[in-house]
Amino acid sequence: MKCLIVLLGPTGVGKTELSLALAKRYHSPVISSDSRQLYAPLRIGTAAPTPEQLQQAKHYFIGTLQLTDYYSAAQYETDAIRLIEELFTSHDILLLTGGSMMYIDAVCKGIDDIPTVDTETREHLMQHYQQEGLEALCRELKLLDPEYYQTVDLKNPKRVIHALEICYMTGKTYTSFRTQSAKQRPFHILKIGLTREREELYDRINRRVDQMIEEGLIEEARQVYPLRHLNSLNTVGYKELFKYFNGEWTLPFAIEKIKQNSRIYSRKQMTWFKRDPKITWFHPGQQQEIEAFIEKELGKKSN
RNA sequence: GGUGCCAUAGCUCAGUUGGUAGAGCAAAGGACUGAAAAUCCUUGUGUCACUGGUUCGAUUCCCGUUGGCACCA
Repeated sequence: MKCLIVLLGPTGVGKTELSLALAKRYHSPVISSDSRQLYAPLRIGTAAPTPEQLQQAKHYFIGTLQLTDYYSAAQYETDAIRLIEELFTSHDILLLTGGSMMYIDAVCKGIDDIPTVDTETREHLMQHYQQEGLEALCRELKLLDPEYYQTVDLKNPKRVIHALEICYMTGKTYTSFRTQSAKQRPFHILKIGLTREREELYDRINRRVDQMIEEGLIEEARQVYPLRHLNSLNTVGYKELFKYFNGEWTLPFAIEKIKQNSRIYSRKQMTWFKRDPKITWFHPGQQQEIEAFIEKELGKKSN
């Protein structure tokens, strides 16, 4: 039976290093599940694997996109599942690693089949939102999809806008596309979570940001500054430096903000992961325990 | 040394005509289905610097102490 090992955890916990060890042990490539390491120009600020690390194992979904490319969790689901099924023809065990919660869920549980919004509809709704405000959109949603109106976070513009986009484009309710059920995958999934004491994690995050600065993050950010309006650059480590470049913030303040936003992000990741009972948690130092656990589980599954 | 001002949440500060107090930021918790490192929601008890006095009652008024700032010597 085929098995996908999913190595997940908050930013800075130590996934990359352990993923290389596990990839070697199980003769698997590393399939990345990181929504920002996908972008080739964001190497330093996203703590993407170094060229040396990339040589130690075959990696997928690292640096494969340009900043202008449109991408989404649903697209990742399609790409990742296609790749995984292909790799399973020659492997029994595959390793997926990353911290983008939604991308991991896209592979493990799937995303409902909803049409991709075209640029015209998106621009139309954005204009609508800017001119008339969120409340007007909410009233409209109440008419077009009363069921979703009951459950959606009415204060979150992205959610309300997206539901309306689907209503406009398809003439059907957004609710009608939501099955709210997980897809069954034709392989086993073994979720391993990495975690650390919060103080230890925060300390690693802070030090890693200082290291990124030493490695040239400022120059990396400066090169992409002209494209700052792109969603791919609405990213911790870059958006703060952009405020330094345009004179809003001093450099030391921007660096503090990168640290702070990274810490907040790590907490958000933990909030998401905590509610998944299928994750078995380890400290990154427990490599032997992790391998023992994997082998025990693999044994169970082959019987 | 003298005079004046200040001392309230982790930080910056409001405020209480005397009835034990609240904003911003920080911090913490949560939501999450094609932008997800995104987007959004919730959460404020703190010897009101310390000692004594007046008062039914003091963080608030008064005396003193300590610390800070300013001005005068």
